[in-house]
Amino acid sequence: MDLDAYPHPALAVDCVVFGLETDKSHETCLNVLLIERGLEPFAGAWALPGGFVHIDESLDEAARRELAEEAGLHDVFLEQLYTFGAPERDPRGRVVSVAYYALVRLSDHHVRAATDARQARWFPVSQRPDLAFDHRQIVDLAYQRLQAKVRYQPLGFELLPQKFTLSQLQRMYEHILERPLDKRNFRKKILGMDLLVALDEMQQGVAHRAARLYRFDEQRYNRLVQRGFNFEV
Amino acid sequence: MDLDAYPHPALAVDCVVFGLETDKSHETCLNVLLIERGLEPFAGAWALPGGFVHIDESLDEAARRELAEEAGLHDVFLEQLYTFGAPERDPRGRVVSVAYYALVRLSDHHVRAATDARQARWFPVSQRPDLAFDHRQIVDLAYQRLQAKVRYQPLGFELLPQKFTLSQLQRMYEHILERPLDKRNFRKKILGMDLLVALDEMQQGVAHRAARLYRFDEQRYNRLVQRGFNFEV
DNA sequence: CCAAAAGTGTTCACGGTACACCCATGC
DNA sequence: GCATGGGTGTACCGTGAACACTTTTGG
Repeated sequence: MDLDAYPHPALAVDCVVFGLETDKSHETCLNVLLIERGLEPFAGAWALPGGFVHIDESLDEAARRELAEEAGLHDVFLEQLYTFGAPERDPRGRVVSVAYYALVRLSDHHVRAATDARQARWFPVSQRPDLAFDHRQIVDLAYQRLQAKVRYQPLGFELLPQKFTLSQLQRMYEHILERPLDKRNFRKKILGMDLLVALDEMQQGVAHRAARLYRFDEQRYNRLVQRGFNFEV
Repeated sequence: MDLDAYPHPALAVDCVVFGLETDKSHETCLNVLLIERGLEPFAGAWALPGGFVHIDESLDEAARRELAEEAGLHDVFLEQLYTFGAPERDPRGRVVSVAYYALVRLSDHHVRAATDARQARWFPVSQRPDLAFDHRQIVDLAYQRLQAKVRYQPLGFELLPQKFTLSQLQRMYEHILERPLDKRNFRKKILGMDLLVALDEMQQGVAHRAARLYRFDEQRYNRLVQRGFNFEV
């Protein structure tokens, strides 16, 4: 059969990028990165970073390329989410989009506006504007997936600095899961997993007792998983 | 931007169809449906049912159409799995494939060979032949997903007849999870969920004490979920 | 009467949850 | 010295896991 016997849909990738606003104040919240569209359709509207897949690159490569081009992001956690293919999802014609979600450390990555002067901005997930195409649906699904997966995979560390306090870790989970956790139980459970390494280093410049810093030990995690360990928050 | 400025990859769907061989004997096992390819590439090899997405149908529609065309299957449980897009996965050129997995009741569905004389056959998941393209990878991922999801979603009922015994239900889980379950604990847990309706009907034609038949009550399940209930085996 | 599977309760160990006070630091 | 978050232990309860015998039916 000839591959070109029928017309092919266009193929795109779109990325839902999550980040924790870790400003110096104690207020943090889960944000999503949006791009202001410069071109029709939906010119001037907010949308997910993304674009068409090149004929010689894999889907993952396309997603990473778009994140680099449109937001200056490199080396982030990235995972495929779902493929959206309703025939009328793009007014220009048939476009199927493979959606990804990404987690970034805002401490490491400064988001650059895209090269072509459209702006890139963070919005709290709960206060995002109307989005172009079916991107609202995509963000909703990505957030659901994040909420589910953060509980049984150590994804959350991708959102924090390499060195973090237990309170930062706890607040991260509280923001994603949208419910409070008990401080003593949380610490007991997390430290009991033997995944975190206590550093000889304390938090700096806070107006109260400084907290100890920890880091996530990925090697130790992988070893534990091989022995049947299951991460769970 | 012109949608056709660049060449588009071809877009296909492939389906991993699982079924439980429920022959009259007590031996059941998890099977996957394969198609013998009639055309190059990989002519004569076994492969997943699937084909190219038409320009005006959704991805789900394409998957259901292919299941009907290639295996005579209708009205099955179907869920998107993952999209495979490595540039070299098809020797004919760039083909991106949206993979699905399906669960069928072998009691309800007789698999018909496809119209064009290629055969369709069930193979035990653990004894499947070499497969065309990257289909081995797709089956592996589908099986992993099934093993994970069957534990926290009531998917398993899609593999059993509408009326089933608790032992059939237990054996289904044992085959999918590949580990034995304790009979008393299993019954206590399942019945305690209040999801099954005991029927006034017994198993027929067995050479030992006849077991009671049950059915899964989906409405009751949906109501419980809304109250925060979590299915778990 | 024998083979084969159905059906049925209790005990124990562990992990989840609830809960309140003192400590260290910067201002 | 006071405001702010850091850090710590115990008691209770519910759920998961281990475990064996009697019942029913067909052949």
